[in-house]
Amino acid sequence: MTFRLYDTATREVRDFVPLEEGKAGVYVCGLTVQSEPHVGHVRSGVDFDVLQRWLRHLGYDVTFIRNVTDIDDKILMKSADQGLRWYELVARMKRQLDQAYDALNVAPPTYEPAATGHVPEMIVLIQELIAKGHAYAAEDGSGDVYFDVRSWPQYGELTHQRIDDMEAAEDADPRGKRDPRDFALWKGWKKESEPETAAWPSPWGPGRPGWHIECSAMAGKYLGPAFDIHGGGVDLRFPHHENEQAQSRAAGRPFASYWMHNAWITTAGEKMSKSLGNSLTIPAVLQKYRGIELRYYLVAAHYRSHVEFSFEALDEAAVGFRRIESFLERAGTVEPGELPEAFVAAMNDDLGTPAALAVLFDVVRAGNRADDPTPQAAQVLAMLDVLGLNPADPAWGPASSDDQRLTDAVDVLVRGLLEQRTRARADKDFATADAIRDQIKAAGIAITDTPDGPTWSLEAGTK
RNA sequence: GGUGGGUUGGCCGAGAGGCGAGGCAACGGACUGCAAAUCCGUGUACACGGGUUCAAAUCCCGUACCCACCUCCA
Repeated sequence: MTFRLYDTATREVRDFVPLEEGKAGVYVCGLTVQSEPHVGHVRSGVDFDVLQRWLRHLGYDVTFIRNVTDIDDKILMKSADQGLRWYELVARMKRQLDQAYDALNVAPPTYEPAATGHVPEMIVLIQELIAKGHAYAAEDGSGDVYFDVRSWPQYGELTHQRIDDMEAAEDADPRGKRDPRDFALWKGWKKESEPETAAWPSPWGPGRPGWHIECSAMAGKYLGPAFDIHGGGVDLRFPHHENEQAQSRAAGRPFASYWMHNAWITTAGEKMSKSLGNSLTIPAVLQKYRGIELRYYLVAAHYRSHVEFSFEALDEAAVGFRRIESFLERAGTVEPGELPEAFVAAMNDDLGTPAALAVLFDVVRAGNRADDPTPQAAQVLAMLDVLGLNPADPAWGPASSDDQRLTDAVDVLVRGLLEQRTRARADKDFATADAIRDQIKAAGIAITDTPDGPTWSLEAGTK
């Protein structure tokens, strides 16, 4: 059984055949650190984290590179608006992004290169392109360097578009461009409006990188001229990925063998970056939901499916995940075991997480039915590990000492009440027993009577 | 104008020609003092109109609506 995945470039599910046996090189476009991360942003992080985990499970030696764009127009604009130095905004938002990834158990990439750290590599690549006749320095003295799309007949191959069918951006300043669709490899420093710290020396004068060149340069540096998988959000297909591929191939680098794109999360039918967004930033959502619940919600949809975000759906997901957790609690301490075949088949089929979860729930049911749930629990843990959803994973963070003391304190109080309730039940004073249970429930704690006596746990959904 | 994607039961969400994925909710039953949890059972879903086929949610043609991208975007 081989791993198959959907390749956006060929528009079909294909067997994954790595360039080098046993190894997988993956490059994913990370974020531009210019605002607080929201649910949509982390979907990409979670989806490609599942890819990374699955490749590792399959035994590949994975090199996973996820970049950070830390200089661009938007960063300069927003930092100016907020009265911050641009790199100050970048540092703040990067910290938030890291916290969001940690909260969702997104494993760190092998390396996380930043654009500003790779200007020399970009300059080399641009020089190669100029030498080969695929790029030119603008003749208007702006210091810009453009990629010449007309010089590259395959331009448009990734997204199956012809140059003549493309609309030239209305807002694109035609300045020194030969064709309006030519895109910037290097942007000359605009003395009047841009800080000096946002300019780097180059053969074409001080300036900063164009958006696309960083990914080509960094992918080349860490993964080589040819590598296996390139990923990112669907919106990046064009122009970003098209341009990355064009400039890399025009420079003689074969670039990615497979292209993977995750779909959107929308709210009220709109992409998140367009809508309100405030209530959907990761810190805001984590006020009400645990990271593991949000991750479960994201993993429950296929990565290529559009998700319409709602708190109602997130509530449901949290309740569903609770079913898995309560099964594990009942099963006690168990070591992860083998993955069921059906689960492996689902994951091998283009990371079919929904089908994989269906298998997981089937095993949970079997375990609930069994006298000894240990074998099922072992399988469930193995599946959860692959999906990054094992509640016992230390990555979810050990309870802080304050949390632990609080839990211990609640335990003492609830146990006291449960003893009273047990006594009342023994006396057949059910009115008192039920009143105690209601009181505990009102505090958001669920009571479960078991043959070994009552136990308590937090109710699902809200923290 | 060009290029993609979508519309599935009360809700979420898979599937891609033939046994009704799975979850949530609901209802009935078992268990329980009653609940909860758990288990068993209950559904004649695939936007609309045509067509192909022994058989269509799935393929073809057409229609409607929605979304994304076309140089800021996960």
